Amino acid sequence: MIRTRFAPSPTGFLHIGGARTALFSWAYARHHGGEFILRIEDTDVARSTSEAVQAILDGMRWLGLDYDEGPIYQMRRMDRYKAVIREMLESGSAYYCYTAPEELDRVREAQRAQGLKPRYDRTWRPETGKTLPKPPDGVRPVVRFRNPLDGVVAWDDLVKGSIAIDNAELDDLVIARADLVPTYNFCVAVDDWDMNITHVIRGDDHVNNTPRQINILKALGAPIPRYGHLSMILGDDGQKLSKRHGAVSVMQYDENGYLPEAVLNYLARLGWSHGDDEIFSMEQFREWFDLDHITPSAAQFNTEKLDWLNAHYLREADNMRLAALLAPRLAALGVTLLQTPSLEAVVALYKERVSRLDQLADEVKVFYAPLEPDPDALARHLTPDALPALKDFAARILEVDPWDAPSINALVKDCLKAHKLKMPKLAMPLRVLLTGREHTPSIDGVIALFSRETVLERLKPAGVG
RNA sequence: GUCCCUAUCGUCUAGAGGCCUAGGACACAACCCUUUCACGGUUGGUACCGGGGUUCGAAUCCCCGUGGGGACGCCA
Repeated sequence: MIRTRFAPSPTGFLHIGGARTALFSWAYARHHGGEFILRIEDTDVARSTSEAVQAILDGMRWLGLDYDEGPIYQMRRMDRYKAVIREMLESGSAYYCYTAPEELDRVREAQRAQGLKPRYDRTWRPETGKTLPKPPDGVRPVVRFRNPLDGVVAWDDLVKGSIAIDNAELDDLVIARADLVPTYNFCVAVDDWDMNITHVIRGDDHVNNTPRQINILKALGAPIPRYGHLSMILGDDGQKLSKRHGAVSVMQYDENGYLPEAVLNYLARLGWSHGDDEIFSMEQFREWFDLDHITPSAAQFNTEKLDWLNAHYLREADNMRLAALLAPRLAALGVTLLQTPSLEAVVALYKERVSRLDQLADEVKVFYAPLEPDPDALARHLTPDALPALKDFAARILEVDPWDAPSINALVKDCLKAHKLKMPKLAMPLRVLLTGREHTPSIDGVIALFSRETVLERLKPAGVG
C-alpha cells in the first residue's frame, strides 16, 4: 500500500509551492490507489498558529485535495517522541549536549571565517576512551543525534536520480531542544515511520534533510521510504517566491477570480508534463500522473498562462455555478440583483469574454446598476446620421415578438436598411447607451437580456427613448 | 566559504544516441472570420549555456567551466 503525506508547518498560509507539493503527493497516492495523509508540523511552537492551520485546511479544501488521515498534529505526539528519544539515549544513538547557544554561535562564526562548513564540534559526543567534560550546573542540555562519522548516505531520488552525501558533511543535529520539544528532522523520521509512509514527496529545499532523516531512521531500525524532491516554483519575475515576489495564499487565487480547476491544471502542468497535453481534468491527471515526467529544475510561475487556463474553464463552467460565484462579488461591488435579466443569462453571454471572475463581475454589473453613459464614448458613436435609425428602432421596439435575439436582430437590420446604414453605425451607439461600454457581445443578444422597458429607459439620454 | 541540486524558444515544456531541418502551449506579430471587443482559424519569428571528450552519429552519455537554486539553526 502506497502512502504519501503532505506535511506543512503552520507558520503561514498555503502558498502555490506548497499547494503543488500537496497536489503531486496526493496525485501519486491516488494514482496508485494508495493513501494520502495530512500532517501538521507544528513543533515550532513560537511561530505556529491556529490561523495558519485553518488557512492550510481551507486551501486544501478549495483545491479538492482530500486526505485519508489527518490532520495529525505533531504536538499531540509528544509522548511518543519522548519515548523514542529516551530509547536513543539509552542505546547510545543520541546524547546530551551542554554547549550553550551563544558558544555554538561563536564556534560557527569562527568556522565560517576559516572557510569551513559551520558545524557542531562534538564536544559532548561520547566515544570509547573519551572523557567527557563535567556537565555545568544549571544548564539544561539538548539532545543530539549521534550521526555516523564516515560513509555516505545515498538514495535514488524519485525525481532527481541518485544523490549521495558524505556523512562527514553532516552534523550531530539537535533532536530535542532544552525545553524537551523535539525538532523537525527527528519528528519527521519518527512520523514517517509510525505512519508507514512509503513515498516522501516534498520540496527540494529538503534534499539536505534527507540524509539526516535516513540516518535517524536507520538508527531506529525503521524502513527507509522512497524520496522524491520537487523543484521549487519561482515567482512571475523569476525570483524566489517571497512576500515581495508573488508568494500569495492559494485562497488569494479564489479571491482574485480563479477557478480551482484552473489553478489545479496550471499547477499540475508546472514541472510535470504528459506529452503535449495542456488542458486536462483532475481525473485525467490522477490517471496520468507519474514521477518520471517531473522536471528537476525550478519553474517560473506564469500568470498569463494561468489566465488562459482560467478563461478556458470559465467558458466550460456551468452558468448556474458561475452565477452563484458571482453573486457575492456583485454584492461586494454594491450591486443589487434584479429579476431581469437573470444572472445566469448574463453570465452565459459574457463568460467567454473574460479570464477571471472579477472581470466577469465588472462586465455584468452594468446590467443591474444605473448607468451614466460616458460623454466621450457617446460623442464618438451617437452621430447625427445614426440618430434617425435609433429613433426608428426605439419606436418599433414594442412590435418585437418574441422578445429574443433573432427578432431583435431582425428589427436592427430593418432599421439599418431603411436608413442605409452599416451594422456598427447602430450597434455602437446602442452598446454605449445600454451598457456604457464600447465592447460587448453581439448587440442583439445584449438587448435581449433587458426588458423592452429598460431598453427604452436607457435610450433616453439619446433623446429617443 | 563548504556541500547538494540544476541548465531546450521570453515563459511552461516535448525529447531516454539516429524519428530533430528540435515539436506543443502561453505570450507576441500578421492575416482570416466579424456587429465592436473577445472567441475561433491560419501563418510567422524566437531555444538545445560554453568548452572538451565518448560514438559512425549527441539536445540526449561523461568531464570541466559558467549561470541559477538550495542547504549549512535549540526553523520547518
